[in-house]
Amino acid sequence: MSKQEFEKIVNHIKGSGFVFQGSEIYGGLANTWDYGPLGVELKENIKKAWWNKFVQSHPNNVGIQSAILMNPQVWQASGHLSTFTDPLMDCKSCKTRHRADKLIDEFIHGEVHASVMNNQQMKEVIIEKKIPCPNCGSHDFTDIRQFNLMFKTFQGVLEDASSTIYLRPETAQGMFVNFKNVQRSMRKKIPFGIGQIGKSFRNEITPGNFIFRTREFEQMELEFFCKPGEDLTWYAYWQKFCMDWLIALGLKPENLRMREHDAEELSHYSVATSDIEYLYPWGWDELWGIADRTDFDLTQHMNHSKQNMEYFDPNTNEKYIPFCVEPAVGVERLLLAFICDSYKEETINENDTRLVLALSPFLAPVKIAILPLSNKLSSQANEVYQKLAGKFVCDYDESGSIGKRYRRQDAIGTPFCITVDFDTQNDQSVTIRYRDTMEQKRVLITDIEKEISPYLEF
RNA sequence: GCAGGUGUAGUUCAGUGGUAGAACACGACCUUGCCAAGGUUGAAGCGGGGGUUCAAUUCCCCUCACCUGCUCCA
Repeated sequence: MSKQEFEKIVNHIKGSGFVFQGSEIYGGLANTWDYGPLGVELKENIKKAWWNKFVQSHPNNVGIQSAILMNPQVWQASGHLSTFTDPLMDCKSCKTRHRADKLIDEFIHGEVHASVMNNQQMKEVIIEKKIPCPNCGSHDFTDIRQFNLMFKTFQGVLEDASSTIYLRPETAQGMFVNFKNVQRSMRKKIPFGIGQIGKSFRNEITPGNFIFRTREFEQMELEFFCKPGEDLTWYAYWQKFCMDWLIALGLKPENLRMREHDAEELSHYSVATSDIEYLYPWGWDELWGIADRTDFDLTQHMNHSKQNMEYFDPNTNEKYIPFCVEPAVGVERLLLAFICDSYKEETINENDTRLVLALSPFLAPVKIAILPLSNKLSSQANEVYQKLAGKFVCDYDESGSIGKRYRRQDAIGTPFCITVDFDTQNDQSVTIRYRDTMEQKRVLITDIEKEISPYLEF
């Protein structure tokens, strides 16, 4: 897909009520996006589909919703405080970026330790000892900036160090800290999983690619706990499970691939990670991360909290800390994949094209558009609308020619258009027009629900 | 955060140191009766702030946002 085509898609979804620039009337706020009437429906449908498949209908799994704000010790234990906070400075001469603490430790070898210094002290040492840029040898650094991937804020009225808390950078820790609560209260036996949908926040250096990478984003994460040694079996299970689900929801298999991480790309908590990648307009990029997090998180929390995180296996009388396999996907980038995958411009004839979002009917933000064939039929069409609006997300449109109204609905992915015509009064029937085939079918008003429901099942 | 680029109606583009134009889209009315018809008409814009100037959308500075890289990740 070309850059121009991607711009067309972005324009289309900005212009048609899916996504707006955040805080737009104030000139925007970098990289924030608001979801409009259609966008929020699509997003909710994606989340419903995930929850249905990964939590509701999966025999091993249950769901939770944990707080975004957590005790800071959680991030101490998880490693996010130490690995997500770096003192960074740039070399003004060659534009490379360096970690001040690494520079000092590598240059001075044990004489002093950067780990006990603050930024000011580190800067002084770098100047005093004339530590050069490892890349170009010059001595022209910017000030040290604490680069923290976690958003920091304060709880309570006092803004001091003791009230500092963080917005969670992943939802996963909510599952780990509640592992015992969930296991006990739901009497779950290993293997079982805990799923959660919720917002996470990362102060990314470089967000971008429209809604693909943002600092505020929504995750759908499953932490699946299993017996040590069985983790790689479940790892493979979830890889396939996720991939199958994407294809069932309509993503084209040729636009999806599985990529295993190399040893050096692995996160601090993982021994095996793979990405399901999607062929975005700018190239293959990560959609879904599936990680074997081992017993790292539960062990860390056990050590930091002094709470026992062991599981007693009643079948074998063994005690162990479960291993965890985590499939984690971002809602917004999944939404973007669905839109890119379903966007098409069809040629009807020489001078006529139609823009279609061929979304799975389950995902489509609007299910049914009610269109009176003539504006003399408004009241009858409104009756039909009232009957259906409580059951399905419906749109009502009587402006413009019937052909134009069909095209408007095609462009936002509405799978069914219902026209009320001059025979409706007599035969109590309407015409259903299908988005994908443009075929039409006459059905009784009382049969509409029966007719379209099979398409909306997931 | 750094480097480079871009900012004119909703969108795509014109244009000028002297009151801003088109097409498509949108609203209303008329017409029309199943796939972007037509007519009349209407609303709508120089990203924001400052400077130079009698006068700035145009020239200069700052800022904000977007795009492309570096980095990172769902």
